[in-house]
This record gives sequence, structure tokens and C-alpha cells, in this order.
Amino acid sequence: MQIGSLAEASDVSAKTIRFYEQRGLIPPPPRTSGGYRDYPAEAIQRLRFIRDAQGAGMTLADIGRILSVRDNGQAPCSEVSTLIAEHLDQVERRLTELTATRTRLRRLAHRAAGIDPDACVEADICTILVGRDRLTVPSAGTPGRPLPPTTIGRGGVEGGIS
Amino acid sequence: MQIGSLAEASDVSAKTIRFYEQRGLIPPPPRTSGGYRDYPAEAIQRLRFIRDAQGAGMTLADIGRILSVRDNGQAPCSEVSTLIAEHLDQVERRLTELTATRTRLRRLAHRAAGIDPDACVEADICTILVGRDRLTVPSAGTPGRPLPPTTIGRGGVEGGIS
DNA sequence: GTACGAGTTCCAGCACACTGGAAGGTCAAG
DNA sequence: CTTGACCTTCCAGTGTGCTGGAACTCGTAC
Repeated sequence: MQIGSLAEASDVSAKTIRFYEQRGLIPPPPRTSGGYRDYPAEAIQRLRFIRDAQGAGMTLADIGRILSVRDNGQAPCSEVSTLIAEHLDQVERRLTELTATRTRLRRLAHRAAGIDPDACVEADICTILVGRDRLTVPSAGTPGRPLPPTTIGRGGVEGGIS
Repeated sequence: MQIGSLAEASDVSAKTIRFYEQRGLIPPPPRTSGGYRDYPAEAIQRLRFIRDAQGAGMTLADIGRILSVRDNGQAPCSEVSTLIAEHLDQVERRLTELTATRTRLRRLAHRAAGIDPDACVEADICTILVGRDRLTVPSAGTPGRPLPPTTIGRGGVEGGIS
């Protein structure tokens, strides 16, 4: 199976597949006499797994760790469980943050609705954003991993294999 | 006021201040005879505004637009209102996505808790992540702007001015 | 005069997951 | 033999907001 067919079958662009190979996420397949990559059918499964794991919010680095455990013949259950728990944790924290941001934005929108632009000209820069109740910034306690934006299907894949 | 004092007063590192200047967010201040930047007190306000706007989820590009409207002597109220509305929208959508992700992760965590690793060895790659009920990926309809991770206070600022 | 902190410029890199494009090779059909 | 789809490698760029470091100057204290 050539890379193009695999791309179509797995809904992952050929470029991305090569990129994954380079990152060690999928093993280098054998080549045809002409130098073309020749994938076994299992490659589809592997790519699907990668997509699923990304859907669970994991980075390629996480996924690479899981896959290498698996490639060593062990069941990666405990690693996977740990990663899931970690991500759940991050998602929870992010949700908390985002909810706070939403509250802040709603307050701002409300304030903006009742503003007189002429009065505003006198003010500092913007009376909407710099109000009396200063908007304190979350200031992210432990940086940790910033939690990928979960923008998976954007751009490349939907656009087609090219 | 030198850049160091401004950094301290505004809680924005000197490096970052120069970076903002280079990005056009703060006007190049006059220089001392020795070539040092010499800031007026208003610079503190401006930096605070930038931080506040970031806290509302705006990118530096957004903030730059607001500031340039302001610098032209107009009240940026309508621009600001529009931006706020846009961000609110994005935050809402992101919250929906994240909530879905959380649900997915919870299901995964639950599944992981009742897995037999030995059974898993036989399976494809990981029975937790690749289950019968395939985890469909959000597939982000309109990409739009990915909504900055709102990780404002990480690393640089808390660490100090350096 | 010399040490030191704080300033200057400029270039590079991080993290993340790709994507674009150039320049060329392979293979089947016509 | 040529066309064209498909493949190859490699390098560079995207976006976001900085941060690090090198190499140098300024200003003040001792």
C-alpha cells in the first residue's frame, strides 16, 4: 500500500504520515524497488490510534511514548491510564479558567453596552477594558503542559490528501 | 524612568517591553544621552492595559489594533465591543468543546479502571483508547483563530524581571 | 581605573503539529 | 516517447508570545 492510499484510508495526509514517521510514531515501512514506501494494512490501525489519542487531548510525544511501550510488547495500560488522568486534570483546570474568562468577558460586554464613547475619549485608553474593578489575570500556577488547543481537524486533513 | 523600573512597576519584564515596542504596542520612548530608553509614567498604564486585554483573551494583534485606534485620538469603544463579543463567542465554543473532551476522558478513565492488561496484549494497540465506541474527534468546523491558551502569567513574569 | 549592575542590539530558539514548495525520480497509460 | 499522477528528499515557514544569550556600552561607586 502506497502512502497515498494509506492517506486516503486513514484520513491523514501523506505529508503528515511522513512527518509521523520522522517523529518515530510509525515505523519506517519497507520500500519498493523504486524507493516508494510500502505500508502493511496495520498502518491504518496505527494512524487511527494516533488520531484517537489526539482526540483525547494527547500530544504526539505522549502518543509516541504509548506506542513505544506497545512496540516493546508490553500492554501500555498503566501509562495510558496515567496519561488520561493527567489530561483529565488539565482539562478540568482549563475549564475552570475558561469559565472565569467567560464571566469576565460577559461583564465586559455588559459594561461595553452602556458606555458613552465621548466620555471615553477623556479616559486613559479604554474604560471598558480598564475599569474600576481590575481584571485580575489567572496567572497560571504550575505551568505544566499548556494543553494543546484540540484543534485537530483543522486545515490539513479536511482539505484532502493533496 | 528606565526600562527596569518600568518593568518592576508594570510587572512586565524588560525583555517583554522591548518586544512590545518592536511589535508596535508601545511607542518608542525618547532616549537619554547614553541611549537608554526613558519612559513617561503613562507607559505603566499602557502596559497594564495590555495585560488586562490579554486577560480578556485578546492577542497582541487585537490589542495593537485597539491601541492604534486610540492613538489616532478616537475612542476604540466599538472595536473593543466587537472584539469582546468575538472572544466571548470563541470562549463559549471552546467551553463546549472542552466539556465534550472532559466527558470523553471521563469515559476513558472509567474504562481504563476496569481493564485487564493481559487481555490487552492481544488487542490492537490499546483497548482503552481504541474501543468499540470510537471516539469521534470534534473536527473543528470553522478554524478561525485558535484562541490563545490564556497562559499569561507563566514563566517570565512570575519569575521576576531578571 | 576598575568592577558591577543595568542598559543596548541582534539573532536564535521554544512549543506544537503540521504545511508549502522546490527539485527531482518512478510508473503506468496512451 | 511523452504526459501526468504519484512518489522521493530536504528546507523553511506558520502562529503566538515571549525567552536566552552573546557582545557591547553606560553610569556610578569605590
